[in-house]
Amino acid sequence: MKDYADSMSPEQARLFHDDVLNIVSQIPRGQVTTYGIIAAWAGWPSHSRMVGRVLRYSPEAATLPCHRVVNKEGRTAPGWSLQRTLLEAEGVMFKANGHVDMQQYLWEPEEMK
DNA sequence: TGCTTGACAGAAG
DNA sequence: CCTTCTGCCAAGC
Repeated sequence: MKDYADSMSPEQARLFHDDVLNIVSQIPRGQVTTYGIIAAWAGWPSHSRMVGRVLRYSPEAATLPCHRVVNKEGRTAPGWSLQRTLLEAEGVMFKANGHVDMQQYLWEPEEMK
């Protein structure tokens, strides 16, 4: 009996990777979504951190609008100030505290259910 | 083989 | 509002 009930097999890791990229590619211009939402739709709700890992290390992610992915509080990725610039260029307004106004710009992939 | 490190989330101080 | 801690899980060293 394996003690890691929720870990991914190499096969599942590959599918998760593909799903993450697929979802990110569908985020509409001028909107944002979160790591947790992407992970949940990919089938692994507890792997939000893995989503960030894919976006940071996968060469494929560089061709996608990965700047439209922020954390649930609307904060941008640490050490990547350009992300805010890219979002503002699409019309996304930031609140005074430096966070994205999630109530206004959050997008969830309901259409692909 | 075992401890540390995150493009996270959520709660606590 | 900001920092820190815990839970999470794969990757690095």
